[in-house]
Amino acid sequence: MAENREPERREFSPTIKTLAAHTGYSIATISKALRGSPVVARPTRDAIVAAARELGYQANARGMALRTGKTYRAAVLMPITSAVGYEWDGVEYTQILSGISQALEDSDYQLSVHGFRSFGDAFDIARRIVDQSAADGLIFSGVLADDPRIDMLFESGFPFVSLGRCRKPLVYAHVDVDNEWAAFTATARLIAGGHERIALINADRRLSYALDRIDGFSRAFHEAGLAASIDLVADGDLSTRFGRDSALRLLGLPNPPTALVCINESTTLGVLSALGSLERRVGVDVDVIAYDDINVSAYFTPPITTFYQPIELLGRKLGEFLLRRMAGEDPAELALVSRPELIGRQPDNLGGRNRS
Amino acid sequence: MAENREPERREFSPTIKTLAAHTGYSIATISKALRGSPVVARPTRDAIVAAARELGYQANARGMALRTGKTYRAAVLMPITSAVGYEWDGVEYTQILSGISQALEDSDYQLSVHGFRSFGDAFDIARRIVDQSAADGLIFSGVLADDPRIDMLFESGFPFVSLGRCRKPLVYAHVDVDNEWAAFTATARLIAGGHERIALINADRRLSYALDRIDGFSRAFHEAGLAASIDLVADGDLSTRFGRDSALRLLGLPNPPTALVCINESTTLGVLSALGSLERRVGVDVDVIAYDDINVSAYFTPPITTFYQPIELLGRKLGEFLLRRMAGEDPAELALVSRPELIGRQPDNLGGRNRS
DNA sequence: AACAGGAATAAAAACGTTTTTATCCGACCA
DNA sequence: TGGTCGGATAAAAACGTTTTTATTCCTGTT
Repeated sequence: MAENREPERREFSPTIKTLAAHTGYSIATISKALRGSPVVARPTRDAIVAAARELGYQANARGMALRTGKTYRAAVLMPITSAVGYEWDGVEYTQILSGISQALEDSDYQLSVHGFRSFGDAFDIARRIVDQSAADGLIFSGVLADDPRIDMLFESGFPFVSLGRCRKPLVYAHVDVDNEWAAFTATARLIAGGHERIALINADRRLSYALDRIDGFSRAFHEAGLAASIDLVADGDLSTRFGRDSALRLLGLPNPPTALVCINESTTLGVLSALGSLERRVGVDVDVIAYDDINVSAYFTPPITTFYQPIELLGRKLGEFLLRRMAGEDPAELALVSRPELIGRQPDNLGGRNRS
Repeated sequence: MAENREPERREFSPTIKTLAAHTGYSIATISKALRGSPVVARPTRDAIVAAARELGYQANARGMALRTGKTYRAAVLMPITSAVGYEWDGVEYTQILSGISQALEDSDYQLSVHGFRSFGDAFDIARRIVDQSAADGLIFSGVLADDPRIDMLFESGFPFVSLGRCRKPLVYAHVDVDNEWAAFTATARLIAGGHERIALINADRRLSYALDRIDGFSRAFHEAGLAASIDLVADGDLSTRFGRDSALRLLGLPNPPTALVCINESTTLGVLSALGSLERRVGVDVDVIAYDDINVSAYFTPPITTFYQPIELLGRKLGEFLLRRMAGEDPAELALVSRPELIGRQPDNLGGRNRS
């Protein structure tokens, strides 16, 4: 049908054999020289390196992979949201991938992304990666309170870093946000502002961080000597629609919240949309504190108070930790729990009117 | 320091040799049988396939890769936005990757992601992928009017699919949005609503689709017999900040726009934020039509009229086209230009006040 | 003067496939 | 009966590395 241009594609790229012929050394010596083995004499190495540069030699990754068993790949599990209309879900993954990619930039590792649709799916993919050694290391998020991936990877000794911690006392490399602290701080701030009925728009309770946030939320009430408004905790997916529906439902209750804590940007937008259609205004009729993955709450009208999570930086840490883990470093050294930064854009004390 | 669990990791996975020993056939026969070659007798093949299943044999990807020169990877170039504070940029990439990942799901190909920071960077990475055959195919977006990646890939015959078209008359696989049409339609709608001074918040003019949008924008004016308000075209990165700054600047002009067309979600949020701080209301003081990557404009207050781009579906098409291209299909057959769907959420005629 | 030791390099083996070439064997034909 | 053909399988080579083992040659020691 069409002119196929395939044939002339490879102009013949030099192999280690080419170098051997060119320099007169054996391929064994070439290999050792190029990877800096001390057994080869200094001048020899220099000559070989010079020749390699001259010919534009690049080690063939497939040959190396076969011989060494390494793949030079770092795998990342990425959630896929196939539901139409929930398209904002997971937008923060761009940031995470971007961070990881930066960390890997000047290593020999390449990033490979594996989409999954469900918790079970994610486990199967992780196992396949380990079984076939399709990668040298693995990064994933969305950690469950009891996460089978962590058990499996831990047992097999496969290098991995998780974004989030499970609730078992295992030692493994991880990066996390201090969700208990953040939820506590947000809730305490609202309580200090006079609120007593506070809603928490939360994630699926199988997720470890969802539990952490409930813990912090409850602690704030207890430390203030109040009963926690546990009945105002909504959990579901992190879609905008969920945020909207939850806010509508909660605000329609007989004893509704006077403030809301939102778990991420997506739900926040949904909550604000609900407030808009109920004609209630943030900072006037109701207070809202949110988590902010992608630094966008500053542009809402009005701007709202958020915990800013430097998600790209966390991504960079994930990549860095994985590199170090793959290099054999002790996982106990590879842990980071970051406290998000509170950016107060509203007084959040509407509850003061309640303070009779 | 710590208990290293590495040693017992590989429990020995079966190779083609194991199968040979187990079945009594030679490795050559095994290989042919498993890949369905017709030269091996039917009963033999059945026996071999059964044995393979029984032993849980999985072909070693590294061995295959070395022998065949294929990598079974599809590479994607992903923009990395290192500027702090611009973190919304590129959120739609999650959707694109998600779509591609779905398309590749039941193929043998894995997705590998390569971050780049600049146009030049992207070209270098593309070239490296081709030179070292680090992948069997390539997907990228952000096509320039004159894009060196396309020239290079086209010449080398390397399979690729681009999201967007360059302005050269080359035949290559691509997926695109009909930006000329969309900009025309949005502008024409506003003109029909009585607007004459319309701003276009646009992307960098080196980008092919930025030019397409200017073309459509201008055509709408010309077909209405009006002079296009070219002085109200702003171009820059697609950040929220850019949207905000541009809107503030344009609305402060002596002869300001009465309506704005926004190029994506991120800039739209910036524009709305600017309107908020100027205390102008959408649909009352000014009309806004936007492009909507991630289906979120419905949640703005008020909801605004948008062109919805099914970005995940486009991602799926990208993946599908790449698979077909890698299978040798004629690139002329692999082209999709999608017209985004206009979702009218506002009359966009400022209540008819403009129609004098 | 002979030999041990060591430095430098070469040769060979191995990783797990696919593909090309060779071998075997029974059937068909003259 | 001898030869050819072709179907089925086996053997061997090759892909490009790294690593283990072997060889060479020089130096220093006895």
